[in-house]
Amino acid sequence: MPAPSLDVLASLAKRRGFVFGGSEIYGGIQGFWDYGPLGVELRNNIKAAWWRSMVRLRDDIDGLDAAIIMNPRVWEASGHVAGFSDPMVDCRNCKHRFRESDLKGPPAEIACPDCGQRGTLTEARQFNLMFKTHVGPVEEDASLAYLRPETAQGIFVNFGNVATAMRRKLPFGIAQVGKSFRNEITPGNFIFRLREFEQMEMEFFVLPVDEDRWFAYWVDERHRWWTDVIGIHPDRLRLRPHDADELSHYSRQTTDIEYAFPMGWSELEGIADRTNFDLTAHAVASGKSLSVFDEASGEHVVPFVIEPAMGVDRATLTVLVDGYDEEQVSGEKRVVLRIKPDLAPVKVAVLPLLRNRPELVEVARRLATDLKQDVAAMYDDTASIGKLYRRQDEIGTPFCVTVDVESLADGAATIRERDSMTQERVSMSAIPERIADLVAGRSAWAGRAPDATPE
RNA sequence: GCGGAAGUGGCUCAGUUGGUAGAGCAUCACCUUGCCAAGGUGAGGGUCGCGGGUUCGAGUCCCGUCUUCCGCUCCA
Repeated sequence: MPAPSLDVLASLAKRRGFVFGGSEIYGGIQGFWDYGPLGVELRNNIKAAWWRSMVRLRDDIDGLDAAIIMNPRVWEASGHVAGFSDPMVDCRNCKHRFRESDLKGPPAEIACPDCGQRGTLTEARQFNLMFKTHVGPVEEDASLAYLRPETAQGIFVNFGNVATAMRRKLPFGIAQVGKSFRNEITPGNFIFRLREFEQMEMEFFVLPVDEDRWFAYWVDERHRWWTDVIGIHPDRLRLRPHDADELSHYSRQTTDIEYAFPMGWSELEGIADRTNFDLTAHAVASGKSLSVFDEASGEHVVPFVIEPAMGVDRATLTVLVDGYDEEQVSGEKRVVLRIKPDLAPVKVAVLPLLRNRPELVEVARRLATDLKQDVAAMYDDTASIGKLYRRQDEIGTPFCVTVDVESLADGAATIRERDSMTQERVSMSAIPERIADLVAGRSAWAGRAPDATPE
C-alpha cells in the first residue's frame, strides 16, 4: 500500500495520542510539536533501540550526555556563528535569495542578479539559525549563549575526557542522544523539519589512514539498522552520496539514507566524514591538545571523524509512515500500524469478551496487572470485542489477550496477533512469558485462524 | 522573510444574498449481542484562530494580527 498522506497520519497521531501541535490552545507555534502518551513511548522505544545497537552491544563506543548550553566559544570555533549568520537578501520578483556579500552593491540600488529587475530586493536580514539566550540574570553581551544546533560539538569538546576516562585507543566512538535547536526558516511537513528536535549522533574517531574504510562501514551498518532493527521496508530506503557542491563546511564526503516519504525522497540519516575539522578547530581555539599518540607511526595525530547522525523525530515519523496500512475486512476499512513489536507503545492489551460479567473483568484486570510487570500492557473493556481489536490495531499493539467464559473453567485465554488476526489459546499462567518472548522475537507466532477446526 | 491558499466541536467538513451554529466519525453512560469497528436509547463537547471596525444584528463584510498548508530555503 502507498504511503499515507501526512495529513492522514497527523490526524491519526493526534486522535490517538501520538503527537499534538505545540501550544495548541494558544493558536500553536510553528516548528514545535508535543508528544502524547503513545508518542513518548514510541520515541523512547526508538531511542532505546538505537542506544542498544550503538552502545550496549558494542565494545568500541561509549555513551555521553553533554549540556545543551555550552560556552559560546564552542560555536565560534565550530563555524556555526559565522556560517549560520550571513545577512540574506530576497528578490520580491523572482523570489530568489542571495547572500548580501555576494551582491555587487546595496540591495536598494542594484538590480536582481537573477531576473534583472530593479527595486525588487529586500533589505538584508540576519539569518542565524541558532537560538540565542542569556546565562545569568543580566541580559548583556557577555552573557550571550546559544542553544546547541547539533549534539556533535558536545562530543568533540569531551573527546579528551572520554578517551582518558575510558582508556580508549583508536578507533572508538562516542554516542549521544539529545535535543537540538535550529531556528529554521521553514519548518514543516508535520514532524519532519522542526525547530526543536532530538538527535542521535555518534562520532567515530579513526586514524586518518582508515577514514574511507570506516566511512563505508558506517554507511552500510546504518542502512542495515533501519531495515533489520527498525524493520523499515528496504524498497523505501535508498543511499544518496552528496555531490561535492552540497557538502557542509566540515565534511569531505557525506551519504544520506533517504526514505520515500509522502512528500518525496527525504533525508532520514546522514553519514558524514567530518575529517579532523572539528577537533583541529577546537584544539586551536581552546589551546588544548586533542590529538592522540599513534604507536604504529610514532606520531601524534588528530583523529578523523565519521559521523552517523539521525533525528529521533524523523525516525518516529518514518516508523509511523512505514507501518501505516489500510485494508478491507468484511467491507470495513481496517487501519493497522504494522510496526515491530519492540517499538510498539503498547505490547499487549487484555480484553474481557463480556464486560458485564464481573468475574471475567476481574480475571482480565488481574492478568493485565501481571503483564505490566514485564511489558507495556493495558486493559480495556469499553466497547465490543471487534471494536477493541480495531483500536489496538490503529496504535500498533501487536498482541491482544481475550478472556472469555471458558477461561474461568480452563484457565486459558486467547492471544490474538495484530498482523494476521489469527489466534492462539494459551494457559493464562504462561501468557506473561509467552508475550515477553513474542515481543522480544525469541519465539515465533504459532497462531491459526479462529475458524480453523481444532484437531 | 517572500508569493499563493486556508483557519467552524477530538477528527473530516456543511453553513445559502450578514439574522446570533449543524452533520458524519470519535468519546462517554445504559440496554442488547458475544471473537474482529453490529444495533438501540441518551449524554458531554464549539464565545466559529485572536483583536478591532461597519451594522439594530457578523461564522458570514472591512482592517490588523497569529497560526497552518503549498512553493523558495535545507539536511536530523
